[in-house]
Amino acid sequence: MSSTNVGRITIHDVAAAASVSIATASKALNDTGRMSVETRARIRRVAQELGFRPNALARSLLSKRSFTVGLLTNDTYGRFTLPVMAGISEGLIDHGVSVFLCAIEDNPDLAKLHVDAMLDKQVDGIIATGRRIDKPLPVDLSHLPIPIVYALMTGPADAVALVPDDRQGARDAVNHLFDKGRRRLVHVTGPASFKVVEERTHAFRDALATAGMTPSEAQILTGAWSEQWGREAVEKLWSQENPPDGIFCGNDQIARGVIDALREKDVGVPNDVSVVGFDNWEIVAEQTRPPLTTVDMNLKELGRQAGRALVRLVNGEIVEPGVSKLPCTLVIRGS
Amino acid sequence: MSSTNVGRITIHDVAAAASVSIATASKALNDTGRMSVETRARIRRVAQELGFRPNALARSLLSKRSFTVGLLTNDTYGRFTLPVMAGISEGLIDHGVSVFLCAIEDNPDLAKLHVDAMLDKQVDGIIATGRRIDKPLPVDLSHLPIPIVYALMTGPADAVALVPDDRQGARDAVNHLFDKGRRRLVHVTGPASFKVVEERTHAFRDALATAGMTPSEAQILTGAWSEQWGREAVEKLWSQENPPDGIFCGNDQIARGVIDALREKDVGVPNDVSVVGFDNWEIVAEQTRPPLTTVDMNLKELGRQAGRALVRLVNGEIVEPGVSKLPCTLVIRGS
DNA sequence: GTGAAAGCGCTAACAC
DNA sequence: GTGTTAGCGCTTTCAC
Repeated sequence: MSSTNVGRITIHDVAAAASVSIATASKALNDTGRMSVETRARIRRVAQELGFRPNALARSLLSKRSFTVGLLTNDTYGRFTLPVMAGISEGLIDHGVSVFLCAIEDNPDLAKLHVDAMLDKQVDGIIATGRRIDKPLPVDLSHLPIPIVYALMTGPADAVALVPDDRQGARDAVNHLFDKGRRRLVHVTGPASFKVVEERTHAFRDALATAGMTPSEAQILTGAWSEQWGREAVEKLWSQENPPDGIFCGNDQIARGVIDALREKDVGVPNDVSVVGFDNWEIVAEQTRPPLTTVDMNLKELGRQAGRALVRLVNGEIVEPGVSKLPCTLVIRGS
Repeated sequence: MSSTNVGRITIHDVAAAASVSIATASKALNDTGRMSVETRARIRRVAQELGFRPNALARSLLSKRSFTVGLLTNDTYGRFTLPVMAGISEGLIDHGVSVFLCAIEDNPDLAKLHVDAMLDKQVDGIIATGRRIDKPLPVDLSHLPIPIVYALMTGPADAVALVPDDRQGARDAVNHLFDKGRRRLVHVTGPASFKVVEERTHAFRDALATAGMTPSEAQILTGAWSEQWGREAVEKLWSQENPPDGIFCGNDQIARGVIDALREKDVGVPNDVSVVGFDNWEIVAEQTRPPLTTVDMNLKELGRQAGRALVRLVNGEIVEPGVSKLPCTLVIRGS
């Protein structure tokens, strides 16, 4: 008979109501031990009627498993990480695992505060994610006593990390332009300092070479991740002779700028020029005129897999360390 | 001497290392009880050296406080809720409170799963938030044994809810147009079924009436929350005689469509027509040409306050029930 | 088959 | 001043 506990039904209440000991009640509810089928059924029925729900804290204290993981992110804007987060949450709740959200900006102190709070709360593992694949979080997670998975981000060499396969995505984009009969291709992308820019650019060159062309540096324009840069790039390209007939953009915002600028120049998309973006950021890609053909990184699925990988690590199963690249999908719209 | 526990330092280890009982160790670390200053200092030093961190689960089991709250959201896209979430997380970590992220889509079963998981994990309270202020989550939270706060959403009449002050925001927007000397105003907004549309429209009418004008229904155009609708609305307005010189849009996407359409018509913004949006969704508002003047709902602050309100409720303090409206801010850019 | 007892890591009466 | 004891809600030997 729980004396101090106001309201909440405990296993004591169930045991009392079923006139058995708490040990028996526990066994009945967990399908362990041996007892008559009737007793088991009766205890379960009583528990059900009372609306008994076991206290996960007490359980965790004993089992050393909290069925809780932490999600560290420095992406307040959430454009990339939100789908990842949703995927993680979805993929884990089925395993009874809950996710602590830790928004740490780029503040090392805040990060430490969150990590300590999570460790105190005995999380089983941590997923690290962030705005940029090539920029680490402002906190070192490599010596923690629990497993870590990096999602949309790479960690130390021997860590488990999941990222989109940028090269494959970019290759698909370029091949799509080839399929459309485009031969004079350019790549308009973001700042060269970004890892993803390097990857996508590499794949662009590669695809051209594979098609028997000799890619020139003039075909690669780096700038900001903005619509404005997309518009400027078009100005530049159309002020030269022999403008391109296919443009592969480093993200959807650049692509939007490109498409807007082309329309203002009365260059037809997709009649005269085909444009492909990257990110499949629906709010942008569906609102361009025409709607944008672009590469989807399948971030929700990435999140789901990150969650699953973490659960496997927590269970002591072996997960191949290193960076796993998850396939991207080309979403074909009207551009 | 923790025998089964691998690695983690417990209070037993600290007590042993300091040659005191665990009770004394506990008191020293929590600054309770009486003991010599030296003993206290010594125990603390030992704990520090050992890197002792108390197990929050064990603590919660006893104190009935988990310093954990749940955050329920049906907004996977996160445009509105992500800043709210970040604010909540920020506002709570200072109190040592962690946040469980529960992405429930619009799925009642998933919602129930999450709510049950949170209750099992003994969350101290729940914050409910979502895509739409006037659409409840697919789960009833009103009979839970823990406090609930609704953020960016209204719950039952006697619940604590925080929402932006849409009317004040809209009023500020209209008054800004008046200040710019605009007198022929229209309001282009989203579907009439949305509560926010009703509120903003109401404020629009009100502000006109206050300025001595008689608002007509022709000045209010409802449609979709899209750029395309913004463009269509301009077509409509400019096909009639006497087009407006000031347009207050129900959100930033509509405003973007309006501005694009006006530019394509060679109508100058802000020279001939002033445009004001709503949301201050930076990715849209900063990329329009010219950059968009718009209403910011201060969602991060709303999240922070929601977190604080929940903590007060958990502490048993009185929080005035009902819907609190938090002020919006007009962000003046170039339109 | 069922139950008594010990213990997860910690705090709080109450002794001494 | 410090330690002993009980107990938060639960699981798990090990007796009976």
